[in-house]
Amino acid sequence: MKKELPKTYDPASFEERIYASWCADGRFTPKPAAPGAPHYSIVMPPPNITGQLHMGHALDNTLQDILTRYKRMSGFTTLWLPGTDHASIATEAKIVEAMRREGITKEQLGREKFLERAWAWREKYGGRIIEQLKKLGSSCDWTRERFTMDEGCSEAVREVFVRLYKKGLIYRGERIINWCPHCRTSISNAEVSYEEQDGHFWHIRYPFVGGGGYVEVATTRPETLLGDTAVAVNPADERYRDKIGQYVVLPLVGRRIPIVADEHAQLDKGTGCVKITPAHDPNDFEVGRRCRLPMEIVLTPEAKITDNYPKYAGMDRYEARRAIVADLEAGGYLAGVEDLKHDVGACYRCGTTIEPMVSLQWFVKMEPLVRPAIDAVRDGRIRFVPERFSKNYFHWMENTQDWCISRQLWWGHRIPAYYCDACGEMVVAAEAPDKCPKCGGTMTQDPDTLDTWFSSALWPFSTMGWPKDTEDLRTFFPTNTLVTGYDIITFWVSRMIFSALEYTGEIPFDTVLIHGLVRDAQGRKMSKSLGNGIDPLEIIDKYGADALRFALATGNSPGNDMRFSDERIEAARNFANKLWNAARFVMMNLTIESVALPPAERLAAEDKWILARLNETVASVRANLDSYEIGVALGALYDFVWDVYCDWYIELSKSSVAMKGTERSADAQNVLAYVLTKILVLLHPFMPFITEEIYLNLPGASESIMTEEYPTVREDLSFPEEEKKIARVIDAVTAIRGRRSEMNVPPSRRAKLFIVTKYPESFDASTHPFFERLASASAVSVVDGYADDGAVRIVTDAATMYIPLADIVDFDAERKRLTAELTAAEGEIARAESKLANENFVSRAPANVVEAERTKLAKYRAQREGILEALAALEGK
RNA sequence: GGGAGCAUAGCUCAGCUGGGAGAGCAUCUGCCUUACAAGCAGAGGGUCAUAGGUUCGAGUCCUAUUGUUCCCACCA
Repeated sequence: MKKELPKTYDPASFEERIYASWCADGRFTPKPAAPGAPHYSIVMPPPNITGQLHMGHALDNTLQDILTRYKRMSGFTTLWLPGTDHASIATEAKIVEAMRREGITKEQLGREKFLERAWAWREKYGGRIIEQLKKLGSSCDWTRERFTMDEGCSEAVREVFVRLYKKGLIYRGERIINWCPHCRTSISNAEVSYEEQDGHFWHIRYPFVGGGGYVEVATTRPETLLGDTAVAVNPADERYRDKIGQYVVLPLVGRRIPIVADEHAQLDKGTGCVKITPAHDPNDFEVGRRCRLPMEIVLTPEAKITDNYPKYAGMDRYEARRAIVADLEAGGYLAGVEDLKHDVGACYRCGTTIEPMVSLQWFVKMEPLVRPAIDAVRDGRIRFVPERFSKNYFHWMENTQDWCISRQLWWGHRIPAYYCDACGEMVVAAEAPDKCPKCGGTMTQDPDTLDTWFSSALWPFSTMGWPKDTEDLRTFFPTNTLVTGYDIITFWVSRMIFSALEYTGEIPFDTVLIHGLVRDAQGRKMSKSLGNGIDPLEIIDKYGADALRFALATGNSPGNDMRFSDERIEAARNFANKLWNAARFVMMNLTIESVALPPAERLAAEDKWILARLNETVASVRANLDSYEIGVALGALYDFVWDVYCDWYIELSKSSVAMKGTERSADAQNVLAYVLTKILVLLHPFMPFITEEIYLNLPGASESIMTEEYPTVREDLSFPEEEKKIARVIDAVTAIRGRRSEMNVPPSRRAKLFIVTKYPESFDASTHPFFERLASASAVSVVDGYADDGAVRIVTDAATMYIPLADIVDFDAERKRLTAELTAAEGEIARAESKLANENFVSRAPANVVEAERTKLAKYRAQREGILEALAALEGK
């Protein structure tokens, strides 16, 4: 039955095979839930179909897989639902770019043909990222994989649009929107990112009609002057009170425009006069409405000057800016130019500076949706981890404006609004009407599509079949945990929350686990332009998926960014290797056919010790996973595996294991294998492949580690006495090693060991092999006292030990060392004494803290006695 | 302009409800001790950014300051 693992850990040799077997056995598909059985669900933030797996996905999905596997092994009916996002603007931009290289434009191709290309693109690349996620070990239920533009999700989108429209929460209107001249579409406020740019502040004179001076205004965008339809002053501004209602002449254009009074103009800013361009500035738009000003559109969708201004027509906005500034200067209108740093909005997809423009678009009215969504977080039904991100959320929700949802793009969900070609009647309906209900004319669908995030907002329930009442919705919705980065809270998390509350009446998830960014080794954001991105697939090829997952999960706390470096991934790989070799050791010594824990009375002290330590680890791992401290949970496992199991238990067990054929040997083997199995199961959510591979080679394994139950604390395996005993032994061994190392005694030089102790039962004969094997002792005796002058004396809390190494003892060095130890001990005694002398401490600190301090004092006093004796023994040497 | 995070060993970071500072890497020393040199055993190294405060007790809580990163905001 004895199986052996290959000598070296080689993840490439088994990861793919194991993943295929999990899929073949349907292990990621939840079994139908037993009535009343607990369930757990996560929907995957859908990666874009244009995407390639990057470190952000790797982190996001590693965390989700850890939670999913943990819950699945803890007896929950568990669903992790995967899918992809059509990513309207990003995908369309890529296709347009590919076409540009072929010399074709969208318009030349036409909508139908373009969409054919887009679907072909999705066929070609949509599956790529899914395959990459599988390499990570993601235990998603692929039978439920969804796409934001598949039939079901599209139906949900139409349903929501029609419902909101009927409720008056979706409206169509002319507003100032952010226009991206490169993508040629409107974008929402959330899709604009502001960056500081060097610019200028131009001061321009607008002369009064009929002469008699001028008013001076200032602008960072002089080209918008063409669209000015007024100059505003504050109604309370004494300087201009008599000018209100008068007219000025718009330079270069010659148009007469009025001076109007509006609060928007501030008394203490500049001259107090503001040029008003209602068609190209959000504030001016509002002023225009209040003062009933006409709107003059100056720019085309390409951000070129319109034909209304022949002198500048066709010029790009920046070209026009230069020309206009030059003309203003030539005409004597320019009063001055200042340099200025200011924030300029840019399209978050392509980086092009956006242009505010008035436009007829569709909007979601946010105000009624926001309140319940804020309440859900405020009253704790939805919790952010870490909690501080709820502040971001509140702030954004409380200040959000209506959401512009129409896009002048072709790839996406087409807006379900239809206009009569004859009478212009509009119908909003999930199904296309065949004729106009008013005049019977033919209807044409709105050419625009919806913001990608409109469909993403429905993802937690559209993927489960909503608006139909499905089994999945009943079982798995609301979902439990949403795992995502902080960069996407406003785009996505907030919209899912108000959407779910509005359409389903439920929260979409109860916990939002926020993680940070994965940065490069220097702490820079990974980006294409910097070329500093680390490809997770290359890491998997070189180190294995388990090592990548470990590197991403360990030492990472919620909401914080992390750096990814060679050292980090190597440390992870080394840990996998350590586990691999520990398993090799256990297996090559195994003579038992199956693993069963011996009855407690047959267990040796070290067995009980490791079982008790295992219990502590189980408790810590579970508690930390339950509170989403994934990095801490994994840290506890790392320490247990490396420092406790490998460094101590395996070493302690060797003398027992070596007694081949005895009951003691078999018992020790059983404990070794039992604890190893628990380690594998505990580690499985973090490192699924290596744990499965080792597990399957253990005697008595089931067909997959995924069928094992996640360990729970076993109250029957608590052994405080043995824990203390082995802790004393470990303490003693460590002290001996330290002293020998300090004295440069090689391990090959063995020496007798004499132990004087108050705890003889802790140093009984069963522990003597430990000293022989681990502390280079040739023989061990527990004695009442020891008087050999030439021995090295080693003091621990529980014992004073003597090693006769007379020939190599340097008495001066020994005296020095003892004196230093004495000083340290006396310092500790003084510290503890003064603390205990403080009445406030004794009376106000908790009793156990005071008691602990007393114990320490006693310990250090005993230590001082030992040191003084040793020094006395050195007298005259 | 508003808000948030971070500042702990040479480097990268843990340190969860306040009770004598930890890990990995790096450095130094000694080991091929038959699971592992991707390893083993040791060692050095920290005024926990600064200044106040609360407390018997502060890396941990409060206030201010400095540095740094990020988010939000329509400021002509």
